[in-house]
Amino acid sequence: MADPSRRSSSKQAAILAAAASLVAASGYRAVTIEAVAAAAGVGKQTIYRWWPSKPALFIDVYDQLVAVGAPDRTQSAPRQVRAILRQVFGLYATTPAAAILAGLIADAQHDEAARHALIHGLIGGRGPVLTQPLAAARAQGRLPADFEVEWAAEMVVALIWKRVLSGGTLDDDFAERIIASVFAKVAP
Amino acid sequence: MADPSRRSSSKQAAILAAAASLVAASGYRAVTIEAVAAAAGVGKQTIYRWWPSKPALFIDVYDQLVAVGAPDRTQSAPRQVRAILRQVFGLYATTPAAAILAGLIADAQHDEAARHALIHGLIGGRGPVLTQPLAAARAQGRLPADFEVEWAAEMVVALIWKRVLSGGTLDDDFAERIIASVFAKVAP
Amino acid sequence: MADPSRRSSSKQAAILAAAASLVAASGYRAVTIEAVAAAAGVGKQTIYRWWPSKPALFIDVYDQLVAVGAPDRTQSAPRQVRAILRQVFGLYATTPAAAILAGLIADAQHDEAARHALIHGLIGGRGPVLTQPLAAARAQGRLPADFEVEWAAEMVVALIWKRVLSGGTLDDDFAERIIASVFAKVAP
Amino acid sequence: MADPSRRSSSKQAAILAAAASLVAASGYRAVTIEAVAAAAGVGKQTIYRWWPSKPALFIDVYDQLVAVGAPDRTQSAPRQVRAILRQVFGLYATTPAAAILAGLIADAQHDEAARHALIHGLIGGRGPVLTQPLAAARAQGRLPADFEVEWAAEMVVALIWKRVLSGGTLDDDFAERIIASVFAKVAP
DNA sequence: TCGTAATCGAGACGGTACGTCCCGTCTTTTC
DNA sequence: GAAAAGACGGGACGTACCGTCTCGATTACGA
Repeated sequence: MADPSRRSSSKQAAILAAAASLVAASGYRAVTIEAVAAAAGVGKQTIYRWWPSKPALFIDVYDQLVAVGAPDRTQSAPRQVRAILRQVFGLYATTPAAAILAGLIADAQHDEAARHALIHGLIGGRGPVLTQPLAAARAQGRLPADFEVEWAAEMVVALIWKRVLSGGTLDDDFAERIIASVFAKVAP
Repeated sequence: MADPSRRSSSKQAAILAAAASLVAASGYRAVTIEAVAAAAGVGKQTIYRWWPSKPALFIDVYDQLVAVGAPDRTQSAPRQVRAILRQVFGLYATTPAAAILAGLIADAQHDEAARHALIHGLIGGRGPVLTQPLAAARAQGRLPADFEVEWAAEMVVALIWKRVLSGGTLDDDFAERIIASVFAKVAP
Repeated sequence: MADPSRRSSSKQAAILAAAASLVAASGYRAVTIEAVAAAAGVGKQTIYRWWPSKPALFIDVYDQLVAVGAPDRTQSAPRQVRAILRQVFGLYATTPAAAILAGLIADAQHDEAARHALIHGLIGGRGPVLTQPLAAARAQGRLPADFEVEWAAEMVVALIWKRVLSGGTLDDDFAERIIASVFAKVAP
Repeated sequence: MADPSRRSSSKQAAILAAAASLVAASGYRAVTIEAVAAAAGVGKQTIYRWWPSKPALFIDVYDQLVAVGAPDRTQSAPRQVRAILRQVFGLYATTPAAAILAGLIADAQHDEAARHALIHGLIGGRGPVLTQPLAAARAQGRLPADFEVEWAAEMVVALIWKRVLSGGTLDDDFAERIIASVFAKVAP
């Protein structure tokens, strides 16, 4: 991405909105940069000026759609995870975020930049939302000292990815199963 | 597909071998049908005659590479899962199977046929390798009656997919973590 | 063509009939050897065994369709030409011969064998039908001694080809114009 | 075709030149659009953007090669026709125009667009070069009032096509024969 | 009457060109 | 003089036939 300060924020917003709306209508793969440009009333080059590729653009689209707030730290760790999962599942149900995530994971398989951005942007950036509450709870003794925070986060991400990628449902039952598995040793 | 009895098995083998070797050399996405045909000394149409698309071809390539034998049923469930995981991780380390799996998952995001084949072929077909030992162990009382076999399988698949898709390592430590999480409630 | 004596004449007839009927239905170009074989209930190789190419086959089809009888030699040269033209135009109206001729001329532009067969078969073979009556009439003094028989034949062929190739009509008026031009110097 | 004002005239010229040169080297049929694109240093799509098909492209190539000037109107009609024929025969001898014409006539047999363009472009567009001088001469009384201009033009075209299509020579003798036949009734 | 060979249908095969799609860059035109 | 509009080189796609080749089933014939 180029210096964001040079971006016309109204055009940027129009591009991101057009991209999100096109994905919602046709799916990630079917959306071309050309179509986004046309829908946003913008030249193709304007998009390429700010984002080097389609995945880079859609990482920003995803970021805009999925803004997960930190959970209530006074609650138990499982409850905090439940809150996060419900928030995320809600966004996946009401926005094309899940389709974008699946598309980005797909693109990351052949696009090194997308892979890097995916891992360090989406995962690296969002990881703390999960790991910080868990680490805090462990520090406060509300989780066992040997609770493996990173592994717990990997399990959560893995299970969500798998359902997103294979078109499975993201419902409360799924959230409960995730929590049960992640905290299996904790609350017997 | 046409009548498979007329298929030249030597051509078929050459095509699958060429495809596997090209993926190993250049990655899934960079491999074109045309290149596979050239490498196999075959006309492009010969590939399209028997496989409708690139994912369909590579599902067969994957199937040929990853032939997982059933584990020793006399062992405990965790040990059987460990045996399966080691077998799979070994194949992923020595063949391009992991790259193919990642590419197939990516393709499945926009190719309905690939999605169907992926879910019903790779997963549906291989699922029993995992679920049957677990179900048998549960039936014999070696696992609790409420042990959720399908969920256990989903966890295993999810964790493997995630590492494959994000380029993580597939080592013994990972296998042990998977087993620990899947059997967390069983062996305290 | 291979030794015709080895041909099964019933199959040969079926092939020629199928070819003619397919041209009538779809035009020369759209007919493939494969379709002719299927329509004749014959293997593709059976056709290739006897005819080296599509043009070679259709020269035989044309030959079978267009069998022009010699005109009545007791009549005047223009009347004999008129008789020939009407006969030919009648066949072109009732059979796909015109489409075949046009297709053969087209094929002859890139297929040396077709060109040779066209010139020496269709033209060389049929030329005498026109030139012999004219030469005879000239020899008998019914045409001027300087009447150029070959040129007259070339004019007739040229005008017919042009109408056939450009989809023009082949009617009595056209025949009369041809005769008037060919015999312009003769009957003022 | 898209808005022609956006067409790059240098690319267009390169494409037409490459096409003409390839026909001269290999003949009409052997030239592929892909080869023209490569020889012109152009993407295949750039050709397909402006011309819908190979015949459409080569009609423009022909148009560029064969630019026949109007003859000297003060001369007699036969002299004007002679001037036109020599001009055309000269171009056929020095450029691949004859090969292109033959190829276009062949293509017109199965390509409706080519047929239309051939008849209304090449013939319709060039017809006046022949018919206007003849019509003018007739109007001025230098040709009989019943001289059939259209038929004369058809004869000329027919004879040229026939020689072009059958690989005959286009020399002065041929031109004189054409003139003699066309004006047979006029100059006894 | 049967076994063997020739024949032939059916269609798979290597190959070539097609015309389309979309990428990311470059050029022109418009405001 | 920025940016829309879109032309451009490039490359893969999946299709249609070509003319050759391979395979079995079906005959025809000599034992």
